[in-house]
Amino acid sequence: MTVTLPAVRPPTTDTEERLLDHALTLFAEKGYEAASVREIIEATGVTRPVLYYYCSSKEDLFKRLVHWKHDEAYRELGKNVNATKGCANRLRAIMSGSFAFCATDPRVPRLMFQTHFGPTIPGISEFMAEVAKLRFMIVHQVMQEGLDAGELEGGDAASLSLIFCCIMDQHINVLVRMPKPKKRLTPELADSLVDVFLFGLGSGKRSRVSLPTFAADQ
Amino acid sequence: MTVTLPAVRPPTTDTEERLLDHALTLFAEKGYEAASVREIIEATGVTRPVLYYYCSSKEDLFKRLVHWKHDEAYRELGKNVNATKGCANRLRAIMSGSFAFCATDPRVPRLMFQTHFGPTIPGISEFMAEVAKLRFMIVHQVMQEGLDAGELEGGDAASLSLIFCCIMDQHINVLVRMPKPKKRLTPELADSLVDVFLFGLGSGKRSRVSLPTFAADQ
DNA sequence: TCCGAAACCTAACGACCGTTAAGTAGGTAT
DNA sequence: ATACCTACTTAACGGTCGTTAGGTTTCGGA
Repeated sequence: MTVTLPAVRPPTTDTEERLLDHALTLFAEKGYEAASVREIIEATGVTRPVLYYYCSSKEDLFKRLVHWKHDEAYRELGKNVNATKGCANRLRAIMSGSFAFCATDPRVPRLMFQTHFGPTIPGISEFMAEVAKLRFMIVHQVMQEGLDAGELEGGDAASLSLIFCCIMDQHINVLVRMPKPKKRLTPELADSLVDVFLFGLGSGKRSRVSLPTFAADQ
Repeated sequence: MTVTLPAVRPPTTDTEERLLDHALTLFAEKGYEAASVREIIEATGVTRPVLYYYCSSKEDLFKRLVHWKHDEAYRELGKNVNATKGCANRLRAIMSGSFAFCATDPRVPRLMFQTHFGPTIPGISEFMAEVAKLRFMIVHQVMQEGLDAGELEGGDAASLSLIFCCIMDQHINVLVRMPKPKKRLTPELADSLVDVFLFGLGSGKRSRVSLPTFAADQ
């Protein structure tokens, strides 16, 4: 599995990095629309044209920020997956790796998920969907390998990936909004959730699952 | 299982109902913040003070709208649950009932989920959390019955409910944003997803799942 | 026939938004 | 010395937002 991603110019000046960091804080707290340029530059302690000196617009500021933080997460995810063998172990690596990453700086998942799952924002939502697709494709590839190896059954790779991402992302999204997210996004929970994905929570005799085919269009 | 909910004054005038309906369309399309009062009254074909004649504010308009549509869904959900016996069947009733309701008017889940999962909006988010909790409690009660009856195992009712709602809500949230949601939110998919919840997607020998205890606070 | 409430209207209000024109201090290469 | 670039400043611009003051029409009941 190879991971390639266009590199984005990282912040050069100290001012620029502080600007991005405070933007992250405020975007994560109030969302893209509600966090105003004025608040961001005020928190940073600079004047408005400084922001426009480093970024061409509010949208550009946001995209650079997301790209920057996403690259970190994405590369780490690829590394974790490549370091393990077997579908179940790789799923565990994805889930617990994501949990760990999100626990270190909860602002990042707060920003990512609430922007992705929230109302459509022209220019931003398409960008978020593109970014999210990269992560989805990693899961998709692991699922396909699991199906090919006979470790998984019951549906196509797309359906399985969607279910897995529903459980993973929504747990992050919910738990990261609660107090002390670091105490909640534990490796133990991650592993248990993968177990649920694999084995379910019913106590009765196991019956065969058969998901309808996932139709990409129409 | 009893279902009680404070009744909300339904729209009286034809103008008021059209106002709420166009508000639903625009809120679902662009979100609470981005949908302006001007757009809503323009789509309805009235002037601005008419809106303030029926609602005390934009926030009041939104809450009345949500309360109105939620009551419909909530009552139908309770009815579906009461009409079935056994945990697995009740979960199927919840999932396929919710799918059916969302398929009839995709604007409703679009509005509900994107507002609930999106950025925090003062005055609105607390209200959405409260509304969502009502629905969660129905699932929670069914899970507790399933655990008590020995139909479920592997965790407490809260953890199980969260997993179930992650799968259900996020599937609705994702599929309802795609074209032709009515073709996607089928009873077949609903039943299959409950099967996944119960039995998992792994092909190997089943192992025992044990989720960490869900801590409500701290 | 008169009255008052319900259901609307026109026309503005002040606040905040993202953005930028125009100017300046300070270091550096020529 | 001077030309130049980077990193900033002050001070506005036009636009959209939610909201409302104040007036008009319509119409059923007394």
